[in-house]
Amino acid sequence: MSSDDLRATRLEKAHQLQALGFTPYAYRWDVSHHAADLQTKYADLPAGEEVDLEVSVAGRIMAKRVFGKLAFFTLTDETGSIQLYLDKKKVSEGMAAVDPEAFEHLKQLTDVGDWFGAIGTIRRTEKGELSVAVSQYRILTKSLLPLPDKWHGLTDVEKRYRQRYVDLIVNPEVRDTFRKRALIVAAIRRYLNERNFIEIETPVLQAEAGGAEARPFVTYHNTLEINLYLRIATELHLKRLVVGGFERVYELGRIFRNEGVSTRHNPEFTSIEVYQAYGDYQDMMGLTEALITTAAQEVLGTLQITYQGQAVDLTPPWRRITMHDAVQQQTGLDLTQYESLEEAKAAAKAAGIRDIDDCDSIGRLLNEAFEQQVEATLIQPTFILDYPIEISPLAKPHRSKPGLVERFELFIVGRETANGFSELTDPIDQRQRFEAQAARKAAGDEEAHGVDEDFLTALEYGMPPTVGMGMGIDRLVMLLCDCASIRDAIAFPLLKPEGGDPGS
RNA sequence: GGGUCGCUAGCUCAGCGGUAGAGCACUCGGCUUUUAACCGAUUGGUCCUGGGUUCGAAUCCCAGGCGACCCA
Repeated sequence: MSSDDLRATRLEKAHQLQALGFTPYAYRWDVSHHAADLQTKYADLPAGEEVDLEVSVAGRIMAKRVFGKLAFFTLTDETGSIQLYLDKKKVSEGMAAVDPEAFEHLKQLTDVGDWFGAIGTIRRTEKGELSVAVSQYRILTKSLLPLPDKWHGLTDVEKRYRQRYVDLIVNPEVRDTFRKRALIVAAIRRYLNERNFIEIETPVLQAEAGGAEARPFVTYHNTLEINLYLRIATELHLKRLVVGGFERVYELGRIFRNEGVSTRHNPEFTSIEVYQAYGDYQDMMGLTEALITTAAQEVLGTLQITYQGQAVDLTPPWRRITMHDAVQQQTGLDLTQYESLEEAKAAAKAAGIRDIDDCDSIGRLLNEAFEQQVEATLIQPTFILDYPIEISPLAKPHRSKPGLVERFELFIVGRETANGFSELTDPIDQRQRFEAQAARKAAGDEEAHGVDEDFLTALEYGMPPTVGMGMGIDRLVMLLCDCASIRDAIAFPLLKPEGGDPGS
């Protein structure tokens, strides 16, 4: 039967319900118990026994097994499933006053996918399935569209993302991921709030994007007649708040970067940035460790996790190693010993580092070597410390290592998971770094941004010594929920519209 | 941006130059202990789109769309 016919059949059933005096779109239902509660409460009820307690349940019909005068439905609510035991005699007696043909209508007018409410008593069937022996029922919402195959479910990835609601209906583990995501976010907020961090929301619409190297989305404000950018980071505004006197601030929210889509990138994603006055990057590594282990412990109940088949041990303290040492250990290349860029490049080439012709400093060369040779090997949680100043325009110079900054990045399963540094508080130095960026922007680098004069003004009023950290929430959720793709950690990932671009 | 693969019934898939198929779902009939219920019967298609080759295209070729994975 075609899709249209299937829908028409169900629509006709909805009309029949109306003709019988029942709305196919009910207003309410009193629920006394959820499926999981009942499964737990009556786990020890022996097969064939009944409990003299009336319960009321509601959920979506996920399976129908109908016999002549007996039917079994599988009812699923947010917590789990329970079987409905529908005996013609019991249903007919229970509903004699409202619908003498209630059992026939149950067989004829319900479909898999309908929302359904049932009142009855608890009994475990002779085959051992905990059930509600139903005396009264109501179709709460008639479903017009058929659900995917009950055995194979919905496997077409494109359809799963485009119609996430169907994915959620038929793939329970997807619901579990988003439930865990909510708990992870809540655990992080709770941990910070308990330590006197406060969350302050900063603008999404900005006249100048900044705080990261990324292409922004552009939008237009009609009455102001100006272009605005969607934020690519929360950094510069949160630091203004530190200037203003908030010693511990953070924001957990959506960031937008106008870049490609991949298993690790979605153009809108969720980040958290945390700023703590009077601390340095050593302090923030501890907080980063604490945030992730707290989330893991609270949501998963363990620090021993498995990501795509790899065992990962989150037990702190995590390994800490400088970028120079990490590169040297992996490749034998010691970039601290070279005076000239040319010598360093030759050594890097000899060590197998590719595509370095564009590197205009030893610092960028070091970063290239790290990304090519080291990053993917960092499976267990590892803090990489002391980054080149060239790639860290907002970080404070290292107190003892020239050319480096006091910065760390956290890597787990070969992926950057968090990034933090002692914040640059010297307004003169910050201006020079912005101007270097602005020069790159002028030269055509679309990921570089102009000088943020107002931020510099804020710094000139004085920012206390401060450490900051940013972390990608989606990637953390991927790690903790074992998602292969970021799209599995985002309820509604960005997809191209079907059938090409309607705007062209 | 490049490469590889995929797109056929509501869902999961087969068919790979000769009348478009199966299982599940749906519809009808039977059935009071099933849980992928079962038995019988029926129904269901823009084979992603557009061109081309051919007597004949779901199948071969070209272009495009969307997606997945890998690489940059």
